[in-house]
Amino acid sequence: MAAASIRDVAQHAGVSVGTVSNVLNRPGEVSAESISRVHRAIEELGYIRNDAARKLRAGVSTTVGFVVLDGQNPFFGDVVRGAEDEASRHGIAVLYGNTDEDLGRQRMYLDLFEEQQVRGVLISPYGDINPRLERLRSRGIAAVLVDRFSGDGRFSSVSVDSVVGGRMAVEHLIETGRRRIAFVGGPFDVRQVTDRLAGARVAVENSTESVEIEVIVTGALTVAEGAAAAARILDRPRRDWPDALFAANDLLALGLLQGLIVAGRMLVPDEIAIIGFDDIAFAAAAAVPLSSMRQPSGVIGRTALRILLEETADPELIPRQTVFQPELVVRASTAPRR
Amino acid sequence: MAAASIRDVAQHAGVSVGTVSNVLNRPGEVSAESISRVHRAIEELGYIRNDAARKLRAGVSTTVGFVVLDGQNPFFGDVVRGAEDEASRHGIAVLYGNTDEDLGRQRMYLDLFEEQQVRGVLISPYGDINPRLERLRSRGIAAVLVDRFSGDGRFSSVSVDSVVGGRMAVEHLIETGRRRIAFVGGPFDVRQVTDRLAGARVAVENSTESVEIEVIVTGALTVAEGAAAAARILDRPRRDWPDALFAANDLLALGLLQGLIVAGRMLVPDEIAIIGFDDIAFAAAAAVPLSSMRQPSGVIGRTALRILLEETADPELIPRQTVFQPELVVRASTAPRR
DNA sequence: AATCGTACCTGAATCGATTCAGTTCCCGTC
DNA sequence: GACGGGAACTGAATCGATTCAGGTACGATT
Repeated sequence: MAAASIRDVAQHAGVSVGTVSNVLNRPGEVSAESISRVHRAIEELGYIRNDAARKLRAGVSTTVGFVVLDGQNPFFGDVVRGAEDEASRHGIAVLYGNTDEDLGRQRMYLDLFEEQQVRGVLISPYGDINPRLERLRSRGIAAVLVDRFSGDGRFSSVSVDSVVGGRMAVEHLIETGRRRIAFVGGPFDVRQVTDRLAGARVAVENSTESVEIEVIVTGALTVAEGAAAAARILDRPRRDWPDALFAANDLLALGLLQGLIVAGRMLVPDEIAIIGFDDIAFAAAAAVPLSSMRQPSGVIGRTALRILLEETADPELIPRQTVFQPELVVRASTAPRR
Repeated sequence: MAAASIRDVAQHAGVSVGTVSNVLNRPGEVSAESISRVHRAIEELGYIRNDAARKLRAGVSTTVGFVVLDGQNPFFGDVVRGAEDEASRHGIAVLYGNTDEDLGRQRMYLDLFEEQQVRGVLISPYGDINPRLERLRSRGIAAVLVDRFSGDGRFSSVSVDSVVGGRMAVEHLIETGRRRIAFVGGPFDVRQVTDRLAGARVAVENSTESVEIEVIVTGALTVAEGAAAAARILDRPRRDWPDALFAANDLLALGLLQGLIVAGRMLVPDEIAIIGFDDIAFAAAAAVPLSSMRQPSGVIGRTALRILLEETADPELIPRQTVFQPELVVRASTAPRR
């Protein structure tokens, strides 16, 4: 049984194909009689519109692409869910692509999405992506940057102020009595990492206390790298330990936490405080509930998708930068020393 | 600048459109000369194939849909990543849809995917989905069930043996000296929940010890529901507490763990042991590292996608059921009482 | 009664890649 | 040199939904 086409529906309903199309796309211009006949025919034949033909002729698309930096990270999972949730409201599907910070994969997905003529692209970018996005734009495909501020304002973006977040995190550590702070994060070509570090430095410089800050570099923002970094810290003579760690994200922070259980003894928070970034769902359920900088992940996804749809509706819109403020969530991992 | 079409490429390269198409799709039938001319033209014009036209005429699609039961759960995140990873190898994109155990959304996504004429559908189904999948099949869209055994063998499936997993989990609890076991899970229209409970019961019945098992029902498989269930347990008089909990998944288990910290005192594992299911990445990093039944999540996704592609290549293939065995991962949360 | 306007409908042209029947050209064979 | 066969190429027909110029019917207006 071949799938029913619009011609079959027209015949079945006793109208022309043009009328069927009008029922589907501008019901205002069709008589009530025709509408109901067509709907009945659609029902009876189990007709489903062929999106390829529709896209080909009308150029409209019911798909948006989302290129994600790190699918392993629940933070991005939450962002995707937010976007997908909003998309489903508009009958739009989300094409999902994970780059794992790999330029080749990023390029591949953008090609794929261009081939698909998606309505638009959400992207948490890696490296310099502007030329590629400009090209997409010249083909009528809008793009919104997610979790990354668009420095030159050429594209809309939805992000969280990582510099402020970094500052707030370290201010909190200082307020709770910490003086030897280590920032744990890397690689430094991820913008969020450098921003959070910059914020941390601001907090240290602004402080009236005498506070030291060092940087412990990791190869990735993962639990495993966090645990490895913890091992490196414990290798030092005790007097060289920092008394607080600010991790560039919660995955690192959880890894650090895991690594700071020494011979059954939990060093957190009495010896060493830890604060993470993102406030993923598992931060609260950690060995020692983890203080973190909360990002409104679902809202970020929804907002990005909404802006994308607005821009595709009106390509003349001026790009706008939406910046959310992170929120400090204090839990046990940064309790003051007893 | 309108996007270049195959006609522009043909003109630019001085060949016919048919030849360009052949270069792209069956380069074996074209002379080396033509191939290089066409490739140069493609390069110079920045030509990208119009997938809509391609799909319309040839019926081939470079997209598969993945309908996920619970996007919040990192387990599914890992499965999606596995599938996406395999898909990217074949130049295929994954359309992602989250149902949150909602029949309406499930239907919406299947409609959307049918409209898109995806190459095939991966689905972790909710409720009775067979009729809908049969219809997709009659339209040439294959489907593979993920994380759910296809009882009647009408579709291929990739799953983990939840009954065996449930049995192994509870056998482990019994072996480590537990006798009053509670299964925590729900709702019961999720197949995995009933299977895991069934396995648990088998373990109890087979045991030579005198073991009791009770069922604590939750409304969802989430951290919050786990914490709530823990609160209900602690409300009972102490002598009525179970001495071990088998949670239907790790999210519940993490919630239970969180809830079983009473006035700073950790009841796990000395008073109450906990074992979860899925072995998500955060199980190991929990307050008390969580024992769990590991599912090979990435492999499940990859395998499902590979089977889907094989089936779309040869629709006559007989559906096959791939069942992985879960693996017991013992951590601190089920250590024997001291 | 003629004219106009409005509401509704029709059906052919169109989008761009693929496909396939048909053409051209060249080489080998008898 | 006539013929067959294969390699390479051409270009029109095709997929199905949308669009739009044109057509019909009917009531209102003069």
